Amino acid sequence: MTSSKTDPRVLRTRKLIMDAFIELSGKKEFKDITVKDLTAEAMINRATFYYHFEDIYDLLEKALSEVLFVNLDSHWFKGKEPDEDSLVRIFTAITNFQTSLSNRCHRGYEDTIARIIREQLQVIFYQMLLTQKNTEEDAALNMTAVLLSWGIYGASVEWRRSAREVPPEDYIKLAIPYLMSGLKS
Amino acid sequence: MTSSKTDPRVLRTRKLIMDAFIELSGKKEFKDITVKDLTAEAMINRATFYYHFEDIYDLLEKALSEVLFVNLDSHWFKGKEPDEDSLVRIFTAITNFQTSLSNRCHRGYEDTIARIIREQLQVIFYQMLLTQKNTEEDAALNMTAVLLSWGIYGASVEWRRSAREVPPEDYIKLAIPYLMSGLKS
DNA sequence: TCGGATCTGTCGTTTATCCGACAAAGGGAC
DNA sequence: GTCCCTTTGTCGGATAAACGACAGATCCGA
Repeated sequence: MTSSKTDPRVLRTRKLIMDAFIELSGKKEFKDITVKDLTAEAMINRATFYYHFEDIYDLLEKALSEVLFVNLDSHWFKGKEPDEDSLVRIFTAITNFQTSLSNRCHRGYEDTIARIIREQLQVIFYQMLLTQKNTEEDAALNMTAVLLSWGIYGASVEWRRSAREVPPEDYIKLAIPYLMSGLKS
Repeated sequence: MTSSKTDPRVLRTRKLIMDAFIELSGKKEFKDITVKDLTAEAMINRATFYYHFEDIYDLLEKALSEVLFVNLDSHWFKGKEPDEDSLVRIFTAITNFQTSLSNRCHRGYEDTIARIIREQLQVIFYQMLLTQKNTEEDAALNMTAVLLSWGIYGASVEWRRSAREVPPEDYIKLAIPYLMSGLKS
């Protein structure tokens, strides 16, 4: 398909680094994690880290994207339309994701994390929209994806701010009818 | 000390293989584990396996030695005399080890496993005996270590055969007085 | 403000690992 | 028995990862 088969050593090393990052994130704050720490935990050489990532912020970005990607189970959404069911699943996935993140002390990087989540959502929404519209409206689809990603993300912020009194699926269902009527036009 | 520092890749790869072996041992019998299975689980190339081990029996041997070594906490015994406390600890360690092994379905390789355990015990007893005797009696010490390793191992076989009605520490304590009186001469 | 220490990125060289292919040996199914 | 398929070891050539050294950045206590 896409791939000219990436070297297994690369996949393995990336996984080792990611796992080490997750592990260390549980022990100390992001700002206190050094590349040396990471590579020691991952059992790889420091130079090898720079072979795969620009710096530790690049790692943060890619690691979060990957975790979020798995949480969102992107394959499941590919080819689906953005119906109520999909939106509920996406919303609960990212609220779960953020809840698990808040245990991990990434204070001071909320902005970065938020951006990563929105970018990931945007990609997924764009792919979903592609299945029901033709590609000539590309710019419009992209814009819609942007709006949806910000909207859903914002809803998750508000949900957390509301002290999580309502289950996320109930919370998002309130807004969905309005969204859906617009999307079908 | 000893080392001209083995390459970290070697240590990492060995660990990956060992872990994969432990993992697979829980799922299927030893005879059904292929090198291909192992290397897939370990995320390494099949050729790399043969770089580290002669074949899968070689792996069995080294993996068991390592697990047993950890169980026996060899560092703890180094420099100790073979007193009652040490013997009880060793005996309970290997009975624990074998109990955990019996969950892992290595049927058909009891002989190999038994040999590995005895060899490991022999090394440990020899080191312990060295601390109280001088090296001129080397052959005698070695012979004593052999006897002790077979004796303790045999006791563990009998203990398991007795349906484990008595706690291992009580079981071995029955025999120890006779051993000790002999050892001190 | 200075100095020591640690961390960061980068480089050229060496080495462990990957790949793909190979012959040989086993193990079912028929 | 004969096929077919999988596993086993082994090889030479390609490549990712390790090493150790380096200059510059950053931090922190004196």
